[in-house]
Amino acid sequence: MNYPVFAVTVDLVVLTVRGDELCVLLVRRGCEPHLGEWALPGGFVLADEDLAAAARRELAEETGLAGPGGHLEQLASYGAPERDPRGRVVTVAYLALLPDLPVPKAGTDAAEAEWRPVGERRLAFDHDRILADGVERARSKLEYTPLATAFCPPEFTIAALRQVYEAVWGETIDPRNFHRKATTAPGFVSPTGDSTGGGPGRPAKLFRRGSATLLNPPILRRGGV
Amino acid sequence: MNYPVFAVTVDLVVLTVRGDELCVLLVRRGCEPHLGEWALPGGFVLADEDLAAAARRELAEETGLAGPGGHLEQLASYGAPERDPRGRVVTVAYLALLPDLPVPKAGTDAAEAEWRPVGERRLAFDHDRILADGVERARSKLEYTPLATAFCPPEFTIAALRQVYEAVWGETIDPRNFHRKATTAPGFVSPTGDSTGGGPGRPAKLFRRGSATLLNPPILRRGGV
DNA sequence: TCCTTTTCTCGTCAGTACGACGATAACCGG
DNA sequence: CCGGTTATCGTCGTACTGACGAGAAAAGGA
Repeated sequence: MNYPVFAVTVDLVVLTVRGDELCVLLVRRGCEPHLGEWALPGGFVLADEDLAAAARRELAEETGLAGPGGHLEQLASYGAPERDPRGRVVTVAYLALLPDLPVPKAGTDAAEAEWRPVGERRLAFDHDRILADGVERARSKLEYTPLATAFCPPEFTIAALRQVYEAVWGETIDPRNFHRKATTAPGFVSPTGDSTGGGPGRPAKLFRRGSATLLNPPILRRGGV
Repeated sequence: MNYPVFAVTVDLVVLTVRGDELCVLLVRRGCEPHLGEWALPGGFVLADEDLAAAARRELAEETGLAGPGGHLEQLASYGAPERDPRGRVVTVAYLALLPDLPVPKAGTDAAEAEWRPVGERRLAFDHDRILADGVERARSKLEYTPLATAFCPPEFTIAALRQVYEAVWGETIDPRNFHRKATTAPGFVSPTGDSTGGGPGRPAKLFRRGSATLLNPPILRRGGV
């Protein structure tokens, strides 16, 4: 049987929340094509490597391991004939959600790697589209899953969790209603017993992620879309 | 730059509702590997073809066109190194939802093509997993989108729409509550003015799909998962 | 010490949506 | 005309929601 040959890559949409902004990990390309332009991190799938394994490997290379609290899932595949001038390249995009790490180390092959607010830069290839799809997936998943905790360190306050929602959705949320919903949704968060201190205001109780995989009732954003 | 070469295929999870059962379009393989076994329809992506175009082409070849009311979306990609004995093959799975068509014509290269209730047969390759992912996607999408209308002909009754939900979810729904929710959700369905007749019981009003792309409020199944 | 500011946490209240189910409407075949 | 069947409308108690008031617990300054 005769069939066309392809190269297969994985590209990563790595998201985190820094302060009140949703940020994505970008690299400046160190080789052709699109040399010097900003793009999503990624690379070719090796000869004997599973797709998910390739994604985990690239994530480790770019960020120095997806520490505890991270999340990685397949996003979608993109294979338009003209998307890469080198030939037929199909890319399988993965979505990673991470807590705010110190700062990404410069990857092996990428000249620079930086957190950038989503939408700030135009990207090479079709990476703008891939990024948009990843952001939309993240926004949607926050409604129906406890995945917002993937953006938080192992112990966090309800206010920190709320700031994740506000950054990802780009809208403000009433702290009192959010506190009620987050603490009453079964399995979303569980209290550690400890509290924060040091800053102004009443100390906040600390929580860990719960055991639920689905949020019931969900936490819905205003617009619906 | 040196990189491994892959073959890329598209596989289709084509679902429909026949009577009270959710059915999937299966083909009996006419060539090696897995000759004679049942599998999802699919084929290689051509040299100058987009992924979505390949999926539409395969769908047209197997079913004779996705008529009005159909829906096609990318599902996920599967690329385990050992999933195809012929070598590295990455498949991009697509999910299609169609109204109950007469009967699929035997495809060009597939020996037979048949509607089979979901879960009735074991499939070749990793197609059991792909089918399970597609069914779960369909079940989930029925909650938050008006996609159930994709299983219906252009004009349908509320009862027919309810039978779609019951078949896909495998649970019974109260006809009175469903009628209220389906007719009050903005943009889900719009009345044509006509009615059915002929059978026993009170004639049912006919509806067309509405313009909404998202269902608000959603129509939730019991279990949540 | 006392007061103000800040932030977290708990309550209240009306509006909305839900599931369970009763009641009525409109057709069929006898 | 009458029972069987299916579609459609209405009712009721419960649960969840958003808007917002109020108290609790810290830091910091006078």
